[in-house]
Amino acid sequence: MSDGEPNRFEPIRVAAAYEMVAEAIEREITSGRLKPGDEIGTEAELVRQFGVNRSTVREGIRVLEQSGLVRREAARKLFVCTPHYRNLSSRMSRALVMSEVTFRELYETAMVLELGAIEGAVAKADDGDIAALEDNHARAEAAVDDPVALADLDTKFHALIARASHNRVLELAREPAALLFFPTSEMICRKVAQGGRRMVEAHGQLIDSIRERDLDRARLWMARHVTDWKKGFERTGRSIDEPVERAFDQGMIARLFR
Amino acid sequence: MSDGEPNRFEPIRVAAAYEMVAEAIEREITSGRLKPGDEIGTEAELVRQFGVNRSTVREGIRVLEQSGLVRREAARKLFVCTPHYRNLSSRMSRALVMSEVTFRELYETAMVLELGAIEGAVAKADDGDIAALEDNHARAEAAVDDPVALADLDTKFHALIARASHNRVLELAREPAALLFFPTSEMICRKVAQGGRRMVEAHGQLIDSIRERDLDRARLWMARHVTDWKKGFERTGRSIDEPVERAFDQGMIARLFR
DNA sequence: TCCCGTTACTTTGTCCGACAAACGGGCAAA
DNA sequence: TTTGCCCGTTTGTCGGACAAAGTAACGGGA
Repeated sequence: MSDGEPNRFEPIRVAAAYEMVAEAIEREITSGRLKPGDEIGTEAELVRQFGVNRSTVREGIRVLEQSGLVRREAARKLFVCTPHYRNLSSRMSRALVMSEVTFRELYETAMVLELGAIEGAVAKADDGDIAALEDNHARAEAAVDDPVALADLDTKFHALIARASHNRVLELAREPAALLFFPTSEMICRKVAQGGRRMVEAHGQLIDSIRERDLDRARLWMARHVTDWKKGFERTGRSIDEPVERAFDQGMIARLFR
Repeated sequence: MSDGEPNRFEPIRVAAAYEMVAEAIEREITSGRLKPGDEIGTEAELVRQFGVNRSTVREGIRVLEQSGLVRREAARKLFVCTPHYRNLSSRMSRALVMSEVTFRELYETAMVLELGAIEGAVAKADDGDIAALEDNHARAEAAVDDPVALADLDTKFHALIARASHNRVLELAREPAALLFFPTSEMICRKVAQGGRRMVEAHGQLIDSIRERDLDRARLWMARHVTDWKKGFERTGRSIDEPVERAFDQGMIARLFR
């Protein structure tokens, strides 16, 4: 069954009409001729311009809507919008789960990205960022014995750190992993005594480090914080080399979807 | 117009039928009841099961197809598949461009991620990974005066480094930024004499470091390599704080789409 | 003149029925 | 074994239709 001969020809790919509709509109957007906020016509308008059936236009629109380039506000006109990460991130997370990545992969990546984020935060955090972090920290101190609330606050804490780096690329890069990584804190806080206390302590140290622009201290505490996660995880009896399985994700992803 | 009173009710969200179709199938997949490779019925079959019109089913399918959960092979039956990153990554890149992120953001993030990747590669690269890197390096040496080919090889080199880390989460995290970052090497090689030579030299040093499992040397050269990009970029006369604009991306993204 | 409710029009979401093109598979001829 | 043909299935596209929900215009009352 092995084909000894190399393929001489590419498979011919005929584009469906609805794909061409989507691509045509997409080109207008990525080229800048249509800018976020601009209106695209109504479906009837597009039917007229493209000369295809409304069903065809609608399928094309679904594609664009799905990639976040186009939105429909309250059953009204279509307009261009800048796709925001969060939709894309959760899809990325799902792709990771389905690829059966392991907790170790998550852990290693989180270490790299969270260190990067804290570094940026130390360099660039402004008063507003610090205030938001302090607010989060205060709530976490109040919820130190509530694993569910604490895991949620931890997730948000790290998102705030990333936000404080004022680097949207970094913010985006860490999100798919973060979506899977931090929610597991709940499980850890539940099983490990003092887990919550250590977490809150680390958060406090990190905020102080940012306030004092002390990069070394910040890196130290972030590394410690992420390592704590790993130790805690191992103490729950699960192997760090097992895949993040669907069952786990099912609840998580569902919760993440609002 | 400020609403002093807190919202008593959530806005009621009526889900369209095609959305419910998509969500129903999606739930089956994320819950694991439908696994990659499994077949979903034909459109007619779904029409029967959901009791909606075929147009509605088709719109729902477009949504799933777009998120990469479902594929249609050569005008035949629908089946579940694990969404692979590359489609998602390019959409992420587009989101970044449209958010008008700056080259500085790209640079800082690339520094973090590429250092993470080389660290993983030093720890985990196997003979196959090293062979692939050497092959890439050999070609780069041959193309040292061809900016287009060199930029392409540089992009691939870093993807191979990430691959060698055997960490799919990290591989995914770096891709959206990498898609925008490395192609600019072309511009740099074109403008900066010796730019290509330094790049190829760095690649060689990195491969050696991996082979000898010398983490410090690897980090040193990667940092130098990425810093070189920044210096080269500044020497082209553009500001690193200007946004990655559409015009630039237009050609790039187009080239990335196959 | 300004406010507000009613009315008429527009647009979307869904449905129905239809047809050409492409595919898969079976079968016969070369 | 290869080639050509037939036939049922499935997708892509089409035209037309209608209810619901939005928008805009209109007209009456203060």
